[in-house]
Formats: sequence, structure tokens, C-alpha cells
Amino acid sequence: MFSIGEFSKLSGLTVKTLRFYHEEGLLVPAFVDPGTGYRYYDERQIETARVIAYLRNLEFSISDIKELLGQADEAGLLDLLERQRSQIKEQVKHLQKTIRSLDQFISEERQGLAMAEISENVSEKNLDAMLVAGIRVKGRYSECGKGFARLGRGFGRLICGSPLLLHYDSEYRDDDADFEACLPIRQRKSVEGASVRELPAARCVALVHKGPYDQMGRSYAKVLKWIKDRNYKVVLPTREVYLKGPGMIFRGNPKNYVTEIQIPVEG
Amino acid sequence: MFSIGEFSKLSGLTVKTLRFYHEEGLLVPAFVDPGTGYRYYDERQIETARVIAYLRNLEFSISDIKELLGQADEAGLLDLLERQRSQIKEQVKHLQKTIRSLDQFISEERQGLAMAEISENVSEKNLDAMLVAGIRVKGRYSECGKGFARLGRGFGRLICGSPLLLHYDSEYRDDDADFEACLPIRQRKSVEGASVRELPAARCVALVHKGPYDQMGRSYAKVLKWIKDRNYKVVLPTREVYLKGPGMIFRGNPKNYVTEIQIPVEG
DNA sequence: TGTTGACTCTCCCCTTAGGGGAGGTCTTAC
DNA sequence: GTAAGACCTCCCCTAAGGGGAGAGTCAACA
Repeated sequence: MFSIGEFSKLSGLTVKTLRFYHEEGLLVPAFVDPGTGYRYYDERQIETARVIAYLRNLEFSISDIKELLGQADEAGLLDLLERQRSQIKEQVKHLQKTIRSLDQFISEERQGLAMAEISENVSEKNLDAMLVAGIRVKGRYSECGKGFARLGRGFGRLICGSPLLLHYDSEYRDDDADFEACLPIRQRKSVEGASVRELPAARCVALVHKGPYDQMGRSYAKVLKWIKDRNYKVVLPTREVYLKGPGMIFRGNPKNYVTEIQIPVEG
Repeated sequence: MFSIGEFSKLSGLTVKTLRFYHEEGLLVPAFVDPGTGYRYYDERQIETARVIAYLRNLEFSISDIKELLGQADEAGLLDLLERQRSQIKEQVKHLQKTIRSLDQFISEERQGLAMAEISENVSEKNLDAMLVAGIRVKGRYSECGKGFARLGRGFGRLICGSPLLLHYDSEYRDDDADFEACLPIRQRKSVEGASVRELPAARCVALVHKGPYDQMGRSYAKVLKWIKDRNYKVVLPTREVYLKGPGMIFRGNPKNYVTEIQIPVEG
């Protein structure tokens, strides 16, 4: 006969656990002193304790273990084992899906962080044609968020790049602007209210703007000066690419937003 | 402004959950009527609620989410994401190990069940030589369990078959038997107290016995009669193979035990 | 204006598998 | 005899809500 402390060392279960198993009727001490309440365990119970620990390791619940120990029936045992297996398999599946989502999230955030490295100089580059889905809006710029939200819901995983805004006005307008929220997509699909088409290739003058949107005026001025200096002609619509903005998940800090101004030009 | 019920439908979170998030300070209603305590939610909170639901899906804890929503810091965000990822990866690893253990357990049990299909007729067969580890004991048969336990601990995953007992007595002895507990192994290894050697090939008369060990006398009688009828000569040691006995984990039901008696013979 | 049914409130207990600790009792060694 | 260490019971705590009781509130309809 072993006291609970000795038995704890022999079985590898803590004293608390042993008391708990007693209370649960899972591992009842061979003898309990009626006067003092002291628990005394039998030598044969070491094996039982090991079995219980083993089954706990296999993620069986206490009540499952009680059932397992209670029955000597083969078929029922196999059944319980397989149920447990498939349950755990489900958990694994779910966690793996979670990991995939996290990975995507992480890579998006990483890319956002990498954006901060890009230089802020005016440059000229050739844009390739790309397939986009767009929703055209006339009104305030603050309305564009809804457009992106609708596009996002409609095209989901077909999206293959950063969202962009096309400006059809030749000058800045505050409350009656004509613009189009666009998302690059990898495959055509018809969604109500959205126009899917190829955005043509273009030579453009570009500048990366870092910081909140309300400070983009200076950046625009820089680009337009460049264009004027070289006597280029602006081709509408102009583009604004949101390399890093308020994400799906987190609003982020506006001073870390990164936007590329792309002004298509001729001549 | 939406009542909690409306907001629950809009956000997909239960009313209980919303109240809980309020209590936790995670999603505080835009307005709480001081007179009635009614919660009213803002339109913008739908997005927050969705974000929270999304993060809960990624297995973030409430306090993690509070932290995530509280900070707009990129680096901290990435850090939290990666910590979460590696934590979940750990969980997956553990569960997969669990599944492997369960699989082994299941296959053992299945094999045991398959044993029940074997016929119970005396037969003659040729046994191949096999490598075994054995511990020889003189004494009571009830001592053999300890021998198997020691062998099991010593050889672990090298074991490649059912345990067997070799009987060196030419007749049955109760309290001073000479026998050896053996386990077939797939590779030599020296373990204190155990002898590793090749058990020779042999022609033998065999019979599968189903049921508890104390009823093996009848089965032995059947085999010995067969041998006597044919004038064979018994070659010691005889063997008893425990196709299904009290397993590592479960004692099982003795009436389902399956044992093969193998008596090597000459002539 | 009254009623009624649906909605909401707070408060309390419950879930798993034990962990932590307080306060009191028991055993055991010196 | 005494003191240390072992053991006891009892109570509270975990995470993320779920279930329900009893009471108050809102909105529609007569």
C-alpha cells in the first residue's frame, strides 16, 4: 500500500490529479482510512494509473476513459478508438486550415512591411495590361470603400493584386468626383454592378507616396511637375494603387500607408 | 443603431457572445441606455465584429484579440501572428503523434478481432526459424507477466510478433515450472537478463485455443492425442503463442483470448 | 390606452481537467 | 515531546461562452 505521495511518484500523476480521479470514480484508492481520509493505493493500481495516463495522452476525456476501462468488449473498444481518431483528425484539419489562413495573413502583412522600403522618387515605367473588375462611382471619394467591399465580396479569391482607383476627372474634385474602384482579378466572372475588362497597357509616370491620403497633394504636385517639365500629355484615367492601405482586417496606421500614383502619359 | 438581437444577426455572433465581449471590453456597444441597460450597436461596429469573428476563427484568444485591435503597430502584429502560427503548429504536431499512436492501437485491436475467425482444429505446420529474446524462469506460471514486461521495456519497437512461452518441462507442473518468456524481435540487442538467439525452425502440431488460460487443458489433450495417434515424438521446448491475450493497455475479456499451442515433433 | 408577445436585462450555475492556496489534521523521525 | 513534512477538505480559478430563471422593456395591434 502506498500513500498518495508515493503513488504519485510511482505513477507519474500529480497528487491533485489522483484526488481528482478518485472523486471522478476513475481510480479509486484500494483503501481509504475512514478516520483520517488518507488514501492508500494498491500495487496493481500502478498499472491502471499508467493506462489512464496513456489514454489521457491519446486525448481521451475522463468519461471516455471510464467507459473504456469499464468495458471489456472488443467491438465497443474499437468503435471508441475510431471515433476518437476521426475526431482528432477533424481537429487537425481545422487547425491546418487555420494555419493556411494565418500564412496568408502573415504574407500580406510582410508585403506591407516590405513596402516601407520602396523609394519615393518619381520614375517612368511601362504598365502591362491587366484584367480588372471595377465599380464606377460619381460622388465623394469616401464612398470608394463600399465599392471595394462589394468587389471583394464578389470576386474573393480571384483577386490577384492591390486595389486601385481610376480617376476620370482631369482635376481634383472634392464632392462630385468621377472615379472607379478596381481590383485586379485572374479570371472573368460576372458580378452585378461590376464591369470586368482589360485595363490597357500604358507608359506612365509613377511615384510612391507614403503616409495618409490627405497628404497626397504634394506627391501629385511632384508628378505633375515632372510631366510638365517634359511636355508629356496626361491620359485619363489616372491610377492610384493602394499598395498598403487599411486592410481587410486591420485599419493599420495611416502614416504607414503606401500608395503608388500612376499617371499614364503620351509623347 | 441596432439592438443586440439585430446586431447578432448582422454580425453572426450570438447574443450571449456579444454580452460577453462587452463585459470583456472587446466590443463595447456604441450606446448603453443608462435606464434600462439595453445595448445598442453602431453600424461601424459590424466590421469590428466581423474582424473579431475572423480572428477567433484563427484561434486567437480574447486577450490576444484585444491586443491586436488595440495596437496599430505592424511589427507587433507580425510577431503575434507568427507566435500564433507556431503555437498552432505545435498543436498539430502533437495531434498527429496522437493519431499515429491511435492507429497503432487500432491495428492491434483489429488483429485481435481477426484472431476470432481462426478455426480451432489441430493442424500440422512448419515453423520458420525466428530471432527471439527470452527470459528463462523457474517457478510459477503467474510470474511470466513480469518477464514479458521486462522484455517489452527492453526491446520496445524491435518487437515484431506475438509473445510466446517456451515450456521445458515434459509434463505440466504447477508451482515449479521451467519456462521462458520470449518475444520475436527484428534485430539483435543485448539487454540484461535476456538471452537473444535464433529459435530453430520446426515441424509441429498446432492448435488454436480460444478462451481463458485455465481451460487450456482440453486443448492440450487434443493435441497430445493427435501426436500419440501418429506416433510422433515431442521435441522440447513446446511453445505457446499468445495471439491475443491481456494487452499492454487493456486486460480484455479472458473468454476472447486466443492462444496457439505449438508442439514441435519428430518422426 | 391597454395588452400581449417578443426582446432584453442581470444573476447564477455549468462545462474540462485539474492548479493554487488556506487552514486544519496526521504521520514520522529525532 | 515536538517539529517538519505529508495529507485532508474546501474554495476559487482557468477560456469562452451556454442555459436558464425571474424580472423589466419595447413595439405592434386592438
